[in-house]
Amino acid sequence: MIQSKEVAQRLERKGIKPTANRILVYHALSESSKPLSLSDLEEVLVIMDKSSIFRVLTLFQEHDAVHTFSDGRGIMHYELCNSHGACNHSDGHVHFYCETCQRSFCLPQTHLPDISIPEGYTQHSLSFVIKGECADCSKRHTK
Amino acid sequence: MIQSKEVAQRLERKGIKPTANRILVYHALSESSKPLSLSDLEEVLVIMDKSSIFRVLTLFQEHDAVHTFSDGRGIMHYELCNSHGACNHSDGHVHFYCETCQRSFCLPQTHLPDISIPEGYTQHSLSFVIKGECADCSKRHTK
DNA sequence: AGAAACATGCAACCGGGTTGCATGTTTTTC
DNA sequence: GAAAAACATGCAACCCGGTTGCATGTTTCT
Repeated sequence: MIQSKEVAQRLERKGIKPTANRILVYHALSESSKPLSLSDLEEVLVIMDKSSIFRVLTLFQEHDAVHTFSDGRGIMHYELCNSHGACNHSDGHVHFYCETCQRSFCLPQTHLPDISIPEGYTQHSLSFVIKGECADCSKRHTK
Repeated sequence: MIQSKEVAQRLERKGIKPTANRILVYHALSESSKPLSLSDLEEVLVIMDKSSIFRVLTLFQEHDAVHTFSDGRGIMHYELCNSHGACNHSDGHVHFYCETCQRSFCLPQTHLPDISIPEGYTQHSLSFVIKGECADCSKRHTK
């Protein structure tokens, strides 16, 4: 359980003025074990308006405080950058989207290989998503 | 320029009854050098209703005639499976999404590495998308 | 030919994402 | 320390990709 003061400091370190809303959003993300979508956050932060959450997330992105990826259905998920140092906008790990329970996970034990892109192209970020069925769901219906 | 007859045969080989609309959609996809979104297809196939295109695409997917991936903004793109044999739902290549011109490309010269997913997880498909700027756009504004 | 099954178009809906605008709050400036 | 400027927020409305229900048109089956 992280303190608001600590959150505020982290935000400031990223060049983000720590307002109440921003602390709430950051906190919600840090409490979650998995990446959250906008509507996930709406559920958790009932007091906040959707557009405010959205704007906070956008701001966080611009300041490299979160990275995003789109799950199998094209819904964006947000995840705090790096507890672990440098953040290359995807933190170098693969994401997993469960088509059965519609949840997204990180697969931190995986590692992204370097893909060499063709001459002239510039890489900003990358997202590697595996779609399938998570362990829980697989287990559930083989029972 | 592929003949309708040939298209019809390919569809039949996939177990799809070749109706006029289906031939049109297949044809449009095969003429395009890059993966197309639903709205791309709407532009090309003005006579067809959006929902009809959508249903054809869904059918194609079910019959492994196309594979899909979601670009950086969460918009689905459709691409014919395999001129080249087996189709593992992503054809094993990486996609590139240009954040400047909003177009999506295949990077056929790349290859997807095998990622080992954790115990208990089942993999259905995977999508690897690199976001950045394509050669054309990079060139354009360094000029 | 008539029934059943399938394909299509139209209109309407859903939901994630996004914006304009008015208000509220903070920061700056003198 | 009050007025002005800059920024943050909430509300409502919108956009658009995707999706569905329903009525009609077309095939296929018997």
